[in-house]
Amino acid sequence: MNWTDERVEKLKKLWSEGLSASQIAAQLGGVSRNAVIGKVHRLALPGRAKAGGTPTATRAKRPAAAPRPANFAPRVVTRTVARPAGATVVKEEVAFEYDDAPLARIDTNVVLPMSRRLELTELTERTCKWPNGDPLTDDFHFCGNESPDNSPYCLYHQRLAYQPSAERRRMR
DNA sequence: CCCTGATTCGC
DNA sequence: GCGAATCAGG
Repeated sequence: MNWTDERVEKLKKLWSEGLSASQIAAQLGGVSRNAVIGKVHRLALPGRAKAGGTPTATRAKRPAAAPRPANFAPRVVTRTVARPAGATVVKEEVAFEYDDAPLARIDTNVVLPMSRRLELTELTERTCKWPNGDPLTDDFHFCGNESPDNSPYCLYHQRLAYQPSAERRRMR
């Protein structure tokens, strides 16, 4: 593959948007991440602050304890959020703490896993290949979350993919 | 082991 | 100029 003006422009754009070299390589196609890095240097584009992995992953700071309404139901709600940091999805626990024990938990909190929204070319041996969206539109992507061993799907999508029907379950 | 960018150097 | 190999690191 050869660095056409078009491809160079795309490289500049994606690099400035903070995508990692491997991600850019996947989107350009036909080049390795090394090629991308090499080109970035040759173009004298600004490197990433510091070296190595996620540039000083800035931890989201927990918001100061919110003032509690006097009659607010005491409970703890924890959710795991995922955000892209380079090609890695950083999962962090964000806890919203209110007073005491969750005596009566309200199970309204169904968690759908956020996907890494990978392109086809970005899938690897251990990324979930569950497709999301309409393949005919550009919002189409693959889940991309970690899949165990050689499974094509992450734990969540395994259940969807392999969920036996009620009928089948009755069989023997 | 997964990943990141940086550098070197033969091509 | 290019990028694989290598290095250094999270």
